[in-house]
Amino acid sequence: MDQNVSQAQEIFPEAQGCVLLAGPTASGKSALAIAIAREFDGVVINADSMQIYSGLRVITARPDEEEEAEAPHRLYGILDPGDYCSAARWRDMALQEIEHCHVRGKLPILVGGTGLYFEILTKGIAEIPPVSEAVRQELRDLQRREGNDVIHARLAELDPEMANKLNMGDTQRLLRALEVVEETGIPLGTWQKKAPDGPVLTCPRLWLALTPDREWLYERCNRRLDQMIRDGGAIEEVQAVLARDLDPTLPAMKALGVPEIADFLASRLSEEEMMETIKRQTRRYAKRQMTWVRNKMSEAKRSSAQDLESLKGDFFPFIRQFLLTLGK
RNA sequence: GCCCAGGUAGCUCAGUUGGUAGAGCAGCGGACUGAAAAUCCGCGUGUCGGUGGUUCGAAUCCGCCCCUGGGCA
Repeated sequence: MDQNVSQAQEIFPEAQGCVLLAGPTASGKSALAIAIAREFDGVVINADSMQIYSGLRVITARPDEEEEAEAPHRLYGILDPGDYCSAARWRDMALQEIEHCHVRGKLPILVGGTGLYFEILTKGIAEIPPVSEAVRQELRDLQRREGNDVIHARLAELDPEMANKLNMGDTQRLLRALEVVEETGIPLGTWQKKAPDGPVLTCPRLWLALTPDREWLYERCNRRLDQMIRDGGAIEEVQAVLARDLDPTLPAMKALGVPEIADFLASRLSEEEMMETIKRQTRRYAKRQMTWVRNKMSEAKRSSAQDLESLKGDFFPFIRQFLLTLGK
């Protein structure tokens, strides 16, 4: 891969850049990304942890066929819901797509709402040996049977520092910390203190972030869900995936709306309860995303514009300028 | 018009025999190092409908007024 990068730089001696577009769900990222791709000869690359899975197009608000036809799209719906992605796995795929773009002289536009993905792509992460599926599964089963106390107690023996640092309720991080010490014999904290040594984005980048007014955004989220359920076919789509009886702890099974629709189909929730719950979860998710943008993407150019034309007006000049500095 | 029952946080409501108020939900802030749409942490001052009174002290007792339900005419 590194070889390809240097090869690309030889063919195109001028610097190659990329656009990173972040923002909360339902803020209009996808439409803006397409507009950028059309104007600047770009390729839209998915940076969303859920839109990467196939079979859940509606509920994950993935661009539809019509939108995908307007510009090249990559990494959308490419993994089976029975599979699972990870930040590093996504990074590897994204870097490859970026490289492809550069070789062909296209502008890569990474768009999505998963802050961690952007973080690892741009800042890197310490390489940690992969944890075997057996260990992962065993610990996940243990957690389900015995709860966090047991996981925490076990972690306290092998990695007291991490055990002390993590909250008792933080299932996901407790499991991660434990699986790493068990697999490698080295505490997670030790790995993390190493300088990032994995592949990382090296080209010049332009950060763009959507920071819409919250009330407006919440209203949009609500309406979008109504639409997904009423005439988007979201229920049927989720039902089809549920029929495969996949492990409910898989990432795709935890996409916003999936657990709630499952509960509705099993008559554990009324339709109204389902709708209200999904809407609330979506609002909270959007809020977390805004926190991430606010506190971790300080270098991003921002816009709180509420329509595509205004967003273009706000961002296109920056993109032009950016491309100019790259010598294009 | 009369009789009840209510008017306390954005919403639903608690508030013991008077000591200037507290839960759930919503919401807000934050964290985030390989399943992140995940996972977790933190945050409750509001003219107690208004006004006058009793009292050292009123969300709490009394008077009047306003509003909302329900009932009777």
